[in-house]
Amino acid sequence: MSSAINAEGGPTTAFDIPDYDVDATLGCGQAFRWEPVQGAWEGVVSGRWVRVESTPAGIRASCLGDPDGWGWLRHHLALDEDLSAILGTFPSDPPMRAAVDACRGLRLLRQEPWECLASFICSSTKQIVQIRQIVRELAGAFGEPVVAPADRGPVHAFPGPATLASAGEAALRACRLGFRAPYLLDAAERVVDGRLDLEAVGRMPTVEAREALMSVDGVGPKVADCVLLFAYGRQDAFPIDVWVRRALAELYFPKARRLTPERLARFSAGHFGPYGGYAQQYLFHHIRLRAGRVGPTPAARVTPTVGSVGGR
DNA sequence: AGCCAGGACTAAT
DNA sequence: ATTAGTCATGGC
Repeated sequence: MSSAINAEGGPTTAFDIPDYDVDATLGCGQAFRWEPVQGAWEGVVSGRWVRVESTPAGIRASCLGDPDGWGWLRHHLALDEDLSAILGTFPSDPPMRAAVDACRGLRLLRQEPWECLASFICSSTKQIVQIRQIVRELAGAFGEPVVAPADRGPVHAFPGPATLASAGEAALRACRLGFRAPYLLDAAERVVDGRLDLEAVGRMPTVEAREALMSVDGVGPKVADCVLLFAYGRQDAFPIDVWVRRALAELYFPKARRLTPERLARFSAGHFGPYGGYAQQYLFHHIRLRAGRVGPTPAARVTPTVGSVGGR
């Protein structure tokens, strides 16, 4: 790791790390506030504006103000994670190998629980571009200002539960939440009054943690699994959304007529191993890449070549 | 124009 | 224990 000063006058550092695909990690739909800007990604982590980009040797990062040793960013990006050890636990069936070949270097982030929970409450029956829009509007309307380069326009942190709890349903609906507005409000109120203790959830066994999260109105199995996986490091949690369900059905149950959610959950828990959630994210990103739903830039995107999976 | 989106809830069998 | 209808909004 070396240090320097960046163009904006803030500190810069370099992380020497192999096997880290910044684009896949920040663009795979596990988090919604990272924006691609001129070949880099910019976001807000631990209340700081930060810019992250890929280099031949690893990652270069810059922020503004005192980086305080960069531990917050190392932790968020999961730089200490032994990725090859995790990939080694994946089943070696053809679909899984294809997914790993397509996006090796994708890491699971360690997100802040509240932001992750709130974001995925907003996610139900929404496309990722719309979720990003909703979260952006929530931050802009209710989040604390964050110091950022002047030409970026105002940048805000994601608003805390107390702020959202007092915002009122109408103000939330104005951020395009639709029927999810009362759900987000319920979550915020529960956190504020202590019915949901997000720190305590982190200490619970996964099954109990999942139940605690699902006590929130609007949080079902899928959203709870996303929060367990993306914020609490429960890497066996296996969110099954429409994409993953289609992929599992077509890749592993090609001639089953009817697949209940319970059956898919049971199969996934057994088949993908102790890092099943990690494997899930590789599958998810892979099929979306193939479907053209994520990719270099919209202009550079080739006509979606839809295989047997993930198309429409 | 119509179908679908990183779902979950409710009411009816 | 399963199933259908409903919810709000916007991309393609």
